[in-house]
Amino acid sequence: MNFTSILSSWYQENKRDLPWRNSKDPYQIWLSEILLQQTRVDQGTSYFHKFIETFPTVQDLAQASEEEILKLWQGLGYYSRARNLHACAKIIHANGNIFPNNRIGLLALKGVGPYTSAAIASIAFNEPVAAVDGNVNRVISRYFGVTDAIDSREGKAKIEVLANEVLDQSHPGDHNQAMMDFGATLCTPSSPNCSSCPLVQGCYAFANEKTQSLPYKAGKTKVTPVHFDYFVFIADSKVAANRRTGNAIWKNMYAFPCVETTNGSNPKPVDALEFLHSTSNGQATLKHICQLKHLLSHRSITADFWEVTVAGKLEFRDDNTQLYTEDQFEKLPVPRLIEKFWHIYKQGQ
DNA sequence: AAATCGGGGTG
DNA sequence: CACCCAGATTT
Repeated sequence: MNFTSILSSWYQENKRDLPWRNSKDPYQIWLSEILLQQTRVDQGTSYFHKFIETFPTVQDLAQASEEEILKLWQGLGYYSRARNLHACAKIIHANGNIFPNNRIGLLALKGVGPYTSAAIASIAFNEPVAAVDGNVNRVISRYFGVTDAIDSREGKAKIEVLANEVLDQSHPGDHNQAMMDFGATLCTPSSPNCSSCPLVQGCYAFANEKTQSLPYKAGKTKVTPVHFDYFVFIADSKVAANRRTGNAIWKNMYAFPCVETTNGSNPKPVDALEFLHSTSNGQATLKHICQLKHLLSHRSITADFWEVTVAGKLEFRDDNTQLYTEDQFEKLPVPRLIEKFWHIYKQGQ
């Protein structure tokens, strides 16, 4: 029994029952792969159900608005995936709702990179190519003893070669999914279940007591502290919000007018008036509502929320900013931080 | 090669 | 607290 056949046997007994495995529809496979990028299966599964129910076909997705898609994606993070998903759906729809049926064609799609193209090609179209995700990095580096950093050019190249060497050429889709299930449930990051591992005899990391140090990763993401002061303009039971433009975080999601600094701006009423036309000036009053901390992988956000009341009509300098009723506001796609604030704010009313 | 882009689970 | 998760894209 070699690596490939042992893994295959293990998979037959231990495969996870996942909803996208009930279909060979390239649309469902593609959707599941985009949803699950850098996302645990447990976290992404409910979103898969929501998307399939709301958008049963790629045409339904193509004909939706980006805002509707972002709203459904709300809370999952990495929102460029949702924007790329929509852009991609429109292209596929224009192409007669036909997906590229090979890795190279898939690789040209927005949001589809080395891993995702290999995954879709193998699962939906039976193309014999290894899909290398975080699980595969771990399984391969431990079993074969790849000590190069998995985030280095050399390390990636070695893993890819080995992953393709053990690939089940006749069942590439099942093999790739077996590798991922194996990494996710048995060969886990910490405390792998080596005592019941069917591949333990040939495993370099087990023999050399290196399961804790493999895979090796060189780079560490540094976390930058930032401070957001949000101005919550309230008038006639309406609240002002704007769509975040530019290429910064939460692009095309909605939030309140905001001042982003490194240490906090200790805002004064005049700072809130900066968001308004001079014609709508008057007295502004600020009331501190709450402070929330929000952790991202590369940012540590401290956010202060200030309720702003202004004498006179609210006319915003940026025509991207407008007043919404509470019902309207709650239909907008917003980042988790804003969602959390809104929940607290509503309870305080 | 390094930085950016989210959010949540885990030890 | 650090590290990871069915990574991709930009700088």
